[in-house]
Amino acid sequence: MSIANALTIGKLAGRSGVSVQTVRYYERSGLLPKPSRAASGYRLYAHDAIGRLTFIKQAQQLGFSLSEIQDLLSLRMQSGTTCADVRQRAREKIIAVSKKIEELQRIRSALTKLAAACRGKGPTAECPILEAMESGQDAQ
Amino acid sequence: MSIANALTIGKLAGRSGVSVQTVRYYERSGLLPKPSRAASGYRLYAHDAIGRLTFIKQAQQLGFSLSEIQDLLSLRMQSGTTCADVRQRAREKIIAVSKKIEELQRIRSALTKLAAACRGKGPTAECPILEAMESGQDAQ
DNA sequence: CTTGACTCTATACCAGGGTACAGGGTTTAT
DNA sequence: ATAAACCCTGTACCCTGGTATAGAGTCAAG
Repeated sequence: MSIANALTIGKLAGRSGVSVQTVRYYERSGLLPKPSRAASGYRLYAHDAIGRLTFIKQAQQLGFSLSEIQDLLSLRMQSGTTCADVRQRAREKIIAVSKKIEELQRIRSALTKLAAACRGKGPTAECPILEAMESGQDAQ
Repeated sequence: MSIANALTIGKLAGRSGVSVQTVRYYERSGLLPKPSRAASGYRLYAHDAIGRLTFIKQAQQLGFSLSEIQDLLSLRMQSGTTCADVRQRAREKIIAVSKKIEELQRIRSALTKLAAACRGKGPTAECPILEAMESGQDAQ
């Protein structure tokens, strides 16, 4: 109930690097829990909402859709879910995330090859990143 | 040339796992080079277009927009670009990709912690993945 | 030589993820 | 005590990344 250091939506938005409308949009979409309200009707956020917004933004840039992010955020015991359920879902996410990591590593490796090949006669006329990826199938 | 084993748009789409309309959409967007045409006007693709489409799909799932993908694919020497330019752009991409990898590794680590914490008393009522990611923050 | 599966262009539509008013109340600084 | 700077709800709009449909031509098998 410590409303003392609560954030208004504008401050939350400013500190998280998103717009006020986006915060409200996320609330509507169920990504952010409905915050408490001041007598005036103003939304009041606890400090940790910043972390949640930051996580959402990051996950988005990593190719997760908002509904996948919601799925990640809701990994917890709730009525009807057992601990084994949560563990199982977490494991599935781990596998999916690992796959992304591996694909990014292949892209990085291709870029590294490209940068290296550039000394000398320079990259080929065709598409060097695709060539680099085909020639060096890394661990997958 | 190798028009013998050229692919029609339908075969290309089928083997790449995208729809025919999507292939045409990518062409319109500049992601796929304009293919040669048969006398009938049918598009004829070389075999390597499959790799390009596959790359586009993968990169998308890793959070790259179509224009970023185009940027990646066009990393090559062209009229007016020097080898040093290409190297510089490649290095910037490597940094961006590395950042994504690190963020995914943090998420994976959080998921691993979550799965591990599940034995025993089970995950907390709040948001375990955020708690696992934030090593020290206030609680709501 | 026709029928079905394919292709073409062009246009319209759709969902996701926001962004921008409009019309109104609230808080705060002067 | 009033203006600037917030906040509220609601609705409309926008961009990206496609999908769907229409109307017409092409190819391959029987």
